[in-house]
Amino acid sequence: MDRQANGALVPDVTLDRTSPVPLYYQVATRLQQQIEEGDIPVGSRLENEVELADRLGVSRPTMRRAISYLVERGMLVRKRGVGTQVVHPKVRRPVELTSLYDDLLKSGQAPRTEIREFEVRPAPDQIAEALGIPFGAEVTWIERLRFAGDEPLALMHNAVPLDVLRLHREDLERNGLYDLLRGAGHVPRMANQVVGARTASAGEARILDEARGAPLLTMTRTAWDAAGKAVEYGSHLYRASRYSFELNLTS
Amino acid sequence: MDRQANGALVPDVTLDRTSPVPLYYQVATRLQQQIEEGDIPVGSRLENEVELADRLGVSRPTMRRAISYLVERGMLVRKRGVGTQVVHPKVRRPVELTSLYDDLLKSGQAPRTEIREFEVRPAPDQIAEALGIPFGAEVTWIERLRFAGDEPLALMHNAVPLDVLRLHREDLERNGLYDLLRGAGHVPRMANQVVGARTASAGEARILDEARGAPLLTMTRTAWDAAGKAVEYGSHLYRASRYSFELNLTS
DNA sequence: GTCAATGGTTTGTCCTGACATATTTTGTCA
DNA sequence: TGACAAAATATGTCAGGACAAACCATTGAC
Repeated sequence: MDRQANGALVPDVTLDRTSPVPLYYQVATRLQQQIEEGDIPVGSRLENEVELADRLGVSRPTMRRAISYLVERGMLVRKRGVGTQVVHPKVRRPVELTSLYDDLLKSGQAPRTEIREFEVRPAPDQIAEALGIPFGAEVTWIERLRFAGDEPLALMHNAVPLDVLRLHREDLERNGLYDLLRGAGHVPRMANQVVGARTASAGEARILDEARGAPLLTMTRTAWDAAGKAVEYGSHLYRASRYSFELNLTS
Repeated sequence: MDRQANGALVPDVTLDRTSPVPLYYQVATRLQQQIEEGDIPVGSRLENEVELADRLGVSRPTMRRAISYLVERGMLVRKRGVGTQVVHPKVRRPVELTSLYDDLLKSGQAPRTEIREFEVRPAPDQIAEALGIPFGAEVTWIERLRFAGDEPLALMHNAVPLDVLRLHREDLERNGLYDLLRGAGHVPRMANQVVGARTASAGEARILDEARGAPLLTMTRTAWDAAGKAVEYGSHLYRASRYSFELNLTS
């Protein structure tokens, strides 16, 4: 906008054509940086595609692909006949598939996990159905208690089919379940979650250090990998006083 | 796969080049139909892009765009050097931005809404901040009680900035809030939600026909339109015994 | 018999060029 | 001055070609 038309002020051409990183992605990353650093102010219109492509020395399809990438991520809005605008940076990330372990790591709290149960056994019918495996097929069944600092936060039950991953107790003590799944090549890509609430039973209350009847958040989830294979079933209980789900949605 | 190599069995070439509907979209829709009707079985590999493009009489970029569209929707998976596969139809839809009203309509229950409060007033500071409007700016403030059949289901509080939509009580009695927003051209596109749980106070319990101390699901949300303008703030209470959130996530 | 090289298949990236369409601005005429 | 028409500007769509990179299976050597 307020730049010279001759393009003299463009020293930051950091595109590397020998790099294995796709050009369109390099362009998109560069644009994203400029937006996040306020170089391109929120609400302002970008230069048009053709000029941008010219200035960066890429073709228009490549430029369009970079812009499309940011449009999909909710960072830019395009209007035909008008131009491309930077939207409010408040909502950026779409819903991500993460685990509680990841969430805690991100927020800087040290997660600790106590494994209370660990066995291979036939899956209960309800879980077998959720996983889409034959009734009676064997799964690794886990009960874990997760702490944030010294306080218990969640009581988690998981079932992992044996042909997906042969779990070991010591791995689970060091890593989150999702890390292990990813490491085994079964990257969770889709999941169906149901979030509800109920009150704690006496046993649950004791384990979670809550009063009996305290409100708990419940979450049951089935996760699939890219090929559509079910990789995990989970049924978790969270202390409502210490935890809530945050979701960023895009339509 | 089991089709003749000469391509004799392709009577359904229904592409219309004079139509204003983009070619790639026509191709994608056609593919989607064939997948949903089982014409192209789940798990099977598609023909390669070049052949498909040839057979349909479109260029490879157009074919790729059609396939990409379905990949983004989670219907297909591409692997370089391997091919394109139809994924399990169980998880298809990404997270959608809906309201409780829509949810109830879909599940076939008749929703009814009782408006308990309706006024224009300055936004409380916390809500003004969530909406990104100046402190003290006026909003339409609503308290509604939603029923499924005869039973109360949720107690909902909403705030809508005046410059987004001038609400009328009678509109709200007939339509969901999101329909009204969409009708006014402020299509909600992004939202940030926090889902938690707590126990009902005496007053809330009375309104929702629950016992005091019953578990409630809480949800607070801010929604923005495509331009990044905040269009709605909501703080809702659901009876945990009657309602839960279902989410489909994709990474 | 096992492991490494090789070649074919398929998707991924990038280019040039052209035309279509929506929107806003400008210009002209009544 | 007002309304309508034309032009300028921007994104949207589509074609055709070229090369790169990943994957798989087969072949070959040890």
